[in-house]
Amino acid sequence: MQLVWFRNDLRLADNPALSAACAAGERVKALVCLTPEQWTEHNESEARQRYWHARLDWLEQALLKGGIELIRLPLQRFSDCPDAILQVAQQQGASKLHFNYEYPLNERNRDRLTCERLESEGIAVQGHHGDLIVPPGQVVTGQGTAFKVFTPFSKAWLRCLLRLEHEPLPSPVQGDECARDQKRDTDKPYRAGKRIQRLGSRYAPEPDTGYPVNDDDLHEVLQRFVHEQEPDYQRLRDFPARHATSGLSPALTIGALSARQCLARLKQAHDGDGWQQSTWLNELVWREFYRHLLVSFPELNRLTPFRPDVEARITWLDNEKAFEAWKAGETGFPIVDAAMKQLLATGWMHNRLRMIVASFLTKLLRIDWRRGEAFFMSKLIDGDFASNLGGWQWSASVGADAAPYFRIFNPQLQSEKFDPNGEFIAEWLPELRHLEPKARHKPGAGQEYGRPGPIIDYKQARQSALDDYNGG
DNA sequence: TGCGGCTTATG
DNA sequence: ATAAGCCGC
Repeated sequence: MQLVWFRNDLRLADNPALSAACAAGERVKALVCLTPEQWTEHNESEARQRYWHARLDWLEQALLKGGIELIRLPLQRFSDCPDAILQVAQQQGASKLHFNYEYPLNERNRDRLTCERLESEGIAVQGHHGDLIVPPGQVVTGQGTAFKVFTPFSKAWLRCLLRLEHEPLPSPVQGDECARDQKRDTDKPYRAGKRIQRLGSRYAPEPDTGYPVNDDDLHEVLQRFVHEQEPDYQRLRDFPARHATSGLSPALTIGALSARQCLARLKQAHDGDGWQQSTWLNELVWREFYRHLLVSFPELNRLTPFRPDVEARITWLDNEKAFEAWKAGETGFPIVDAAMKQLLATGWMHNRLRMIVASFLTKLLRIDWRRGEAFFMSKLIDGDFASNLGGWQWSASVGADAAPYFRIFNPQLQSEKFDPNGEFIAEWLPELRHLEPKARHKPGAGQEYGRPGPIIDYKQARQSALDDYNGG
């Protein structure tokens, strides 16, 4: 019989591991490892864990309809997986284990150790590329090296995609090819370079995250988006009050939906023409870019910046009161606070706002980007190590293809530009509804209605960040 | 996927 | 007075 190990690939369709197991023509069983201690260590948010569990419950029923039983292994950490999975495989008389690769290093080490354990007992293991549209290692420069800049990456990525369409991927090799090329150094901690305080919380079984859980709902959202909203995506996406984004990031993050499925629907909606220019596709390519980077530059997994030379010039400040105010949405800068209230209330934040609050934390408060990264992970329903890490390093100007350090967002100008009518602000800071739309952007707006005053002076903070960076 | 200060053009 | 363009940070 064949075993399929589910992780963040909670779907039936476009699931290479599941397809391969079924294609063997033997009995198939599914397996999942519950590792709450590890999830806590990774700062996985309650919202994400609830969504993942809700989807797992749906998947269990869907698998059963196909005659596939789901075995849940209640463990604590990734390091518990090899022995526990071996035991199940032996009990079930499994001849082979299938899974889809995950690219962060802790996951890859978990998979490598599991492979070695099973293979040493004569059980075959096969990894599959089910997460990315173009697998890592395929998108390379003329020199054969990894891309460090997004634009050339995306062009090469598209060429790879078109090539792959003509000649489908060679069938995956036996064993865990992807994880195996990593050096063995599991003792060193990853994702905790400076030992950030653990922020995660344990899964509490509360249903209903507000995001689609079953395939019918999920694929209806996708279809409606690519047909009705994607044509206006480029024009409207930067305005948080317009709700013009797909809202599919939570589903992508747990693999309820694959990036390939998104691309397939996008192509259909474009009738096969013009999809290559889609701005939404570009966002999917950013997702691919950040995953490829994690594989090509393993040090990133330790929260090492892509540009340590840039970070070396920055003095991070330990302003705990400012950090608390930022986390709570009490900075006195309306757009920043509205964004943080949205995150706290819903587990999601619009991407333009992620850039604004990240710039505020790293440049104006000059607080270490790792603290923002950890806090985002602990709250986001779409928390994803590769994308979150990439986004925070980009914002702090220490990432791959990041803006120069002296590009500092002015929160008020960003607010006036991307929330011109103050609608988004009013949605999350109801006190400011009393003010005229144009009056909602100013730092300290609405103090007469109980809003906090600005915790910093923008001009001063900007200047002191530039002085610090320039060695003043 | 900036900002801000400076210049110049225009009224 | 102010808008638009240039350019250093």
